[in-house]
Amino acid sequence: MTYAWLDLPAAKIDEAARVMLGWRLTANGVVVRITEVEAYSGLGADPASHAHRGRTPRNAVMFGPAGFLYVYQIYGMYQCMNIVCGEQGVAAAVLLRAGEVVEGVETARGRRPGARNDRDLGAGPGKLTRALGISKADYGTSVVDGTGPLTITPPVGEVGPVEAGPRVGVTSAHDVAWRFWVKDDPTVSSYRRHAPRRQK
DNA sequence: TATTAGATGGTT
DNA sequence: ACCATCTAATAG
Repeated sequence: MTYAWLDLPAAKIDEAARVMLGWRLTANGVVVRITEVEAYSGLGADPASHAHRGRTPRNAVMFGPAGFLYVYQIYGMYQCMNIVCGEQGVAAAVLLRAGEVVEGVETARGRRPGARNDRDLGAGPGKLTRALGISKADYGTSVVDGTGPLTITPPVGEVGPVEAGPRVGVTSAHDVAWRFWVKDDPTVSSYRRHAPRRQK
């Protein structure tokens, strides 16, 4: 199998993210079609990257070869997942932000009891990670060689039009449109805190 | 539908 | 003291 995004250099991390839309993630009995992603370059020009300040125990996997999983905990209670991209030694990665559950809906519902409907099962990075049953225990596993719980496979059919915009939740680098999503897809996360909130 | 605050813990 | 977030509660 060829992975269009796997061999792209970190300098093209935005393209890697864009072409990852429509791919399918299989993990722990659930299959998800990716509908929203964000690129993080790690080239030093991206202050929003977790690797911007250099290598630490948390971000170490991002400095390795492409195709591995970077999982981190956020706000104390949620986890988000990235797929490492770019050449070895450069910490580029793509954050998986949302997807549509296409198989294993019952299993996903069981993991996401708070979901209001099936569109909401994976409509956000924390939600998606939870629906797939991925946790920090899966940090550093491969998504391309079948040895880990997460496997990624090419799109089925047409992906459809793609839109781009600023990344969500980052307080810097609002100038780059490195968030990509499938146009008009109902499973794209509705979270839109682009502008800083007013102070009390 | 839109907006807001609270939860909660690793990382720097 | 931050956060690549989510949910429940509130107001309209």
